[in-house]
Amino acid sequence: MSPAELDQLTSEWLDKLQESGYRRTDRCEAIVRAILASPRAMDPMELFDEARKDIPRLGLVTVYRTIQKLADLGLVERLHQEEGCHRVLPATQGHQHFLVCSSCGTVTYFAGDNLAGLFETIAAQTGFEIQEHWLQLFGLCPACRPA
Amino acid sequence: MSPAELDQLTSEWLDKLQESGYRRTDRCEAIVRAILASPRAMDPMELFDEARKDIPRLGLVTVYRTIQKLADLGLVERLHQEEGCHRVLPATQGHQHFLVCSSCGTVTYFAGDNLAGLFETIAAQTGFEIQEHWLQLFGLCPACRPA
DNA sequence: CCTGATCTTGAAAATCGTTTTCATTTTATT
DNA sequence: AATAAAATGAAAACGATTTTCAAGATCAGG
Ligand SMILES: [Mn+2]
Ligand SMILES: [Mn+2]
Ligand SMILES: [Zn+2]
Ligand SMILES: [Zn+2]
Repeated sequence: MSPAELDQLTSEWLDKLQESGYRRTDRCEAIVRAILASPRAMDPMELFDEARKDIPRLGLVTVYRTIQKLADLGLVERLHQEEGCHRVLPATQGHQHFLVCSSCGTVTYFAGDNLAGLFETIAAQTGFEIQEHWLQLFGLCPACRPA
Repeated sequence: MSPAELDQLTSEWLDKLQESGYRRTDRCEAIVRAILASPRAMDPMELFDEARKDIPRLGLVTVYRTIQKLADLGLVERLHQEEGCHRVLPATQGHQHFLVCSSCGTVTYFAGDNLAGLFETIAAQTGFEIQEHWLQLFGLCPACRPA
């Protein structure tokens, strides 16, 4: 993403926050930019370190509070991890899922999983009414693949 | 599962623990039985409460330590949840995934997801080498479905 | 059976990530 | 500028999990 695109997207997110009654602040801008600028899912402490480069007096609490606001608006999602579920990513668009590099943590999005048939089979077998599914892939990104 | 089957399975798990150098104790047996007896994924505190019916002097630490041993041996897996990943279940057999009732928490297992084609497509599109996948379904179990 | 080596246990304290509290500052509206 | 509402940071509180440590249980060998 180019610097101009990053500014653009950051500004759009701040607009959406503002439309929802939140205020436009330098801290929020720094945190949003840190989320959007990273190809990796970042945890609160990593976002804190990143955003403090812009706002040295930032508090870690503000990172947590901002993540919560962004999650409430559906702008970010939390990445499910083996150890915990604390990393933050720009939300998937429509019916997408995450593909995570198990070496460097880079995340990309994908679509096209067609599980409708599976759901019907399972519903018939188990009597469950299927409501939701989580699908998350792990692998090696191009940069981390052995040559 | 009948009481006899439960005893049988519990004993098998204790055997496996013992074969791996762990010792056979009453605490461990109570915790293993609690895991196997429940149709739901239980968190450490729930297992604690359940196992204390057998062993009133049990400590919560022992529950954590036993879960860790069972996970090391591959006998249990942790269920991925929105809030955290702390619930424990007998491990899936072969290529299976979890189907969780979003109302009562009952968990069943399923197989038959065929994602190989999807993985090839995604590998081609993204350059990732796919290694692993998590698939978890949520729905309403027969008992929780509206009539 | 004893006995020692090793593993297990529970209580208490420590740790770690996250949330709450509260007084102060900042933002948005008049 | 004056005001009301929201945002902030420091500190304290919190809850789940882990570590420490001294005492107790299990197990293999004699
Ligand atoms: Mn899907
Ligand atoms: Mn699968
Ligand atoms: Zn990578
Ligand atoms: Zn149910």
